[in-house]
Amino acid sequence: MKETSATASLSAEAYLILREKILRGELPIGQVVSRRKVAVELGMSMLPVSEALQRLELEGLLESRPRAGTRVKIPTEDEVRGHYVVREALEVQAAKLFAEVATASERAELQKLAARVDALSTKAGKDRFLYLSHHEKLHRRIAEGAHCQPLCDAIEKNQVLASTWLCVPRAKATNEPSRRHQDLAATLCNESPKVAAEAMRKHVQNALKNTLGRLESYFQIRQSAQTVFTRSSKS
Amino acid sequence: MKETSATASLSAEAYLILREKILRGELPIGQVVSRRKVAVELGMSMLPVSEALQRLELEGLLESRPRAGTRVKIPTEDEVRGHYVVREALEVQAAKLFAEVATASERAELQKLAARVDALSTKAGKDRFLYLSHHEKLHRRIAEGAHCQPLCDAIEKNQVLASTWLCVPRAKATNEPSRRHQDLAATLCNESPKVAAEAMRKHVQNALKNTLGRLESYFQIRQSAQTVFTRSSKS
DNA sequence: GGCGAGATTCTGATATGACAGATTGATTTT
DNA sequence: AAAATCAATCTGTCATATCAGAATCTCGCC
Repeated sequence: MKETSATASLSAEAYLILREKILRGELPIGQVVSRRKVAVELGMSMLPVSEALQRLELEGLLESRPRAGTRVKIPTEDEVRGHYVVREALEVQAAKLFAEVATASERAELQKLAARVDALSTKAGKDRFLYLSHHEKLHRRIAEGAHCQPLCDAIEKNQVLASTWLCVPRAKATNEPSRRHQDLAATLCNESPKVAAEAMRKHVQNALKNTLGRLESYFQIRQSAQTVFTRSSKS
Repeated sequence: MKETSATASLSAEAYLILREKILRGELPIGQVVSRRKVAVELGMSMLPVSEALQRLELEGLLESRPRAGTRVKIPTEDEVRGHYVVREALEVQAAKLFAEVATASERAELQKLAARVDALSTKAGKDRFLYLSHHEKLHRRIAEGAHCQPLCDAIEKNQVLASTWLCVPRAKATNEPSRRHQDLAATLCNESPKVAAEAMRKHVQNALKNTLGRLESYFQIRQSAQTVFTRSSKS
């Protein structure tokens, strides 16, 4: 195992490592994860691991039943839709504030980043994670441009939840307009707050459709019998 | 000690009890809370208490330094302002959805509840907590009327954070229009989603001013020296 | 009287081990 | 062969004890 940089607490270290694994898709949706095995892998006691898992569960990345097991959360369709309602609320607010108070350099960087995201978007395939991390950074920059830390935090937590879903490949390829993010960025930088807000709203609602298509298969699985999960496929 | 209803886990029980105490103002802002003492009080080990405190800290109700201590969080002015930015985003979204999809009975109950809240608002004084809990219920009903569970959850978490702040009495009494909530409710029930959203936006921005006035004294304290907290006044 | 070094007593963090509930799979029964 | 049963094994939960860091207190020094 690799010695990662010493963190303040073992619990925090375990949290960061596991979170990263989930975000990168190394632990896919539905993957069962055992406290003991993780503890052995990370070379620490079960207790800090337990705290880390509890935290990840509170954030919505994991789900567990008291003495049965823990797994990477399998979302419901309603949960996904609801998630995007919250996301719309937060990101529209961020877009509005960005259009109001972002500095010139922040606007410039946003447009540059948007161009890169769109570029990565076209050649979909191997670089999925690279695209995702740039896309995430784009939205983070918008939040930062709003100059409101709590809003940033809320948006980031929200994004983290969704990133599990975005790791699953989609069945049928849909070719969307490839200037989506550049157009959005331009609107946020040059138009009035109200116009910026509406542009972001459209963007998020579009993202919802994309995600729903991606997760179609999981929704059907859930319906059948997986409400209670088994202990197959250990980590 | 009273035997509260048996919860799934001791950790969850401790969480609920402590959260309730903080919400009711029994543990005021800045109150130091020791894991050991709480463990003795609740008749359980330090571990479930520890998990509960960690959870409360993640939710923003407590703050702690690694091996120094834990206390009920003392907010920064920026944090309060930022909190209300997030709140505005969420509640405006809820108001819009409420105006779109709330049922007739939900609308009726909302207006009734709003009248009660305004009534409790005028005779400010002893019934502070009663008013607060009704006010909280009002906003919860709006969120429920939007028929979106994740949005409800987000708003409730948000409210919980603020309820610590609302427990502190304000220095100078300000007499506001006493039909605030009734007017708001009427707008949500009878006007278009856009109008409803703007009404809610105004309402939240007004609430921000109220809260800022309430917390003035704490902001000054924080400036002086309390960035690092001492161990005075144990629980 | 003010002030600093060290002992003391607090804090939260972690390891270890035992426990109870849930799942699993082999065994027995129908 | 299919279904019920029970032991083995997994799970998360929790108690106890110990550890290391931080705050406080005390006592000697200036």
